Amino acid sequence: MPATIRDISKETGLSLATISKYLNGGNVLPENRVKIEAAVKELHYEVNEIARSLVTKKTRTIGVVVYNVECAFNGSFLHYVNSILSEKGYGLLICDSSNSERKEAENIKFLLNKKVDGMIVVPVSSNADFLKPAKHAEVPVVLVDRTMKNADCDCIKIDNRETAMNAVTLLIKNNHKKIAIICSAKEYTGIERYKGYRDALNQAGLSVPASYQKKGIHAMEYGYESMKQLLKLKDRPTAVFMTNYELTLGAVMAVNESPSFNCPEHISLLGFDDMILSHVIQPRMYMVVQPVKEMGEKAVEQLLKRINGNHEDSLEINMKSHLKRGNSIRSLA
Amino acid sequence: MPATIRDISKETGLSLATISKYLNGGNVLPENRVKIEAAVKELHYEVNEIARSLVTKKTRTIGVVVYNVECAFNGSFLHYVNSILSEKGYGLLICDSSNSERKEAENIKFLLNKKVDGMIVVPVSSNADFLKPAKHAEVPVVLVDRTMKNADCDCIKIDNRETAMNAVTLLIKNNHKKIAIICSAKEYTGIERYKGYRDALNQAGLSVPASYQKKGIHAMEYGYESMKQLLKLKDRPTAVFMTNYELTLGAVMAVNESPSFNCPEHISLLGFDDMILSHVIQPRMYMVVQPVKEMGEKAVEQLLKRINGNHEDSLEINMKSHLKRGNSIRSLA
DNA sequence: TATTTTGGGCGAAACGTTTCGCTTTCGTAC
DNA sequence: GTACGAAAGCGAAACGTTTCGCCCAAAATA
Repeated sequence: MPATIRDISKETGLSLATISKYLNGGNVLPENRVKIEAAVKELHYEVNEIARSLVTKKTRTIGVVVYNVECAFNGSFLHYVNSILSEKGYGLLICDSSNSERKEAENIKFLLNKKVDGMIVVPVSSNADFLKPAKHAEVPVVLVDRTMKNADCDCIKIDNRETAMNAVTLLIKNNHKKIAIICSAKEYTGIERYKGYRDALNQAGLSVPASYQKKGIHAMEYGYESMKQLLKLKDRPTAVFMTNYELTLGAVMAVNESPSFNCPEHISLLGFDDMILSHVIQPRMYMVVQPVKEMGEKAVEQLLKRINGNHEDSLEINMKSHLKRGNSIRSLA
Repeated sequence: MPATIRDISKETGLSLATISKYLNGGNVLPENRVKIEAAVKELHYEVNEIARSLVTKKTRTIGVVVYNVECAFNGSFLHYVNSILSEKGYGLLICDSSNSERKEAENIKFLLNKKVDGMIVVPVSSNADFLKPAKHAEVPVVLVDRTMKNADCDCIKIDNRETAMNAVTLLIKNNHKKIAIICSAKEYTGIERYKGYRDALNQAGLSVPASYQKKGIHAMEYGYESMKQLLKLKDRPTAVFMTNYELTLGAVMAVNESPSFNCPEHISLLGFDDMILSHVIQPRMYMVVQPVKEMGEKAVEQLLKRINGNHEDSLEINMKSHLKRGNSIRSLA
């Protein structure tokens, strides 16, 4: 039903090759150019991207796989990636792995089937096997936020261990000695951030009692429960470090629900990721802030380089994060 | 480089037609079936969806256009739509209109170019002209959350006017007489919800002073500023109704920042849309809750019907919303 | 045994582009 | 006036499927 290049050819008397050349930016005689444009307008011609893709083997579509769209980090990240790519005329095929390695592997295959030109993956798996099909099909992949041992592809992230260490050091500088952590221990970032916490305490010669270490899953509920437990301890921590956005929310919620404990009078809090929520919750949180927008930009930049044929060695790019001041940390003595 | 159906044909000695038939669920002789499966496995054959789409004119891809991915309603909605569609083997091409009518119209064209099988649109525009290209290309569209006069397509939404009216009536029942509203007046839902507010007050014989009516844009900042202004009024309202999630957040933030006013002692609050935030903010908000998940399911169901050839008259489906109890409303005397 | 039915198989065309390599045209320089 | 080169045009093949209509053999029926 829609007009094809063949209709334009009939209308103008020019060959397919000439029309195609012009439509792709080639030169034609001025009179022919006028003819083509007129025909295009009259017939409402639009190039059929499917047919084009079949021969060029490019779809101008990027696949994005995130471990969980509901997590705020991903939502924000998607927003930036989308705005950059749509400006460049790329479409975005978005897949949610729902924290499942199986689903993640399926997503990769699905996107390959859809013939995406490249993929940006915020992964679940800690083993790079699921990326093999992409490797095999020579579709470039950029990992974001998390990486893994045998991953042979670019990765854009922050130095999680160092960042966490700096964060906890802030608590130590405020004379806190009893510092707890609530983290996810199921994936890369959680584990790295935990290491940073441990490093900071070790370096300061502080002890790390097991009851202060809440290692669980990446979920608000876990943050909530863990904080409840910490508050119940006889020897309560004076400060708690939460290593992602959802854990932070859950923990704050638990504190707010406990009338006998206030932040920062009774307990100091240090959170992670500065999404909109932090503007409405009381107290205003002290937070580790990741440069989400810049990470998105960098990921796109790197991916487009690869798509355009750059085959240099894989890069691991560490972005700078910073601490955002708030009033959730009390300075002791 | 990847194997094609032609390779399978060579390997098995069967014709293209036979292979294709089998791959699409047709019957072949048992021996041939074995041959084909063996060849598929050996050559790692995967059907090329692009080539298939070119001839079938189906891409098994759905376009989703939202007015702003950053708004919580959309994020949540996308999550549900994605999970249903991915289960059915559909891909999701997501576009953000950034609250711009121009961008929205571009998005529609972009998706048509990508030959999506159908679209789900949470629109910006209040005029249906931007949908014409889709109509013309006979690509089905389902609107969500908002509709418009001349829109000749299915729409899944709540009855915004009635919902708002019920909500405000709750305040009235609690003996509030000075009730303010903070709403967006730029788009369909905001306007409808405003009407519901007005209806409820009129019906109760209460006055609606201009200074109590904050009609602005859909943004947290506007909610924040408006609430600040309301609190400054000499004749302060005793209750405020906010008509969407972002406005609610902003308003709560403003109240929380004002040490001389507490909720619900000094001011009662009634919000809209129950996203994760409401769990962490104090006080626990009384909220109008939209059935986001059900709306997503219904939208997909309706769209798939249309894609599969149902051409009945357009439907406008109103889903049921409900009030979620909280402690942000004080009962006066 | 002769005739019909059934069902699997096949060849070829079609989907709407791009692209390769060849031909034509035209202007310029000698 | 001839030769040459650049620029533009063109025909045809290719991309990897699906599908239409026909053929044929085997099974079922008479």
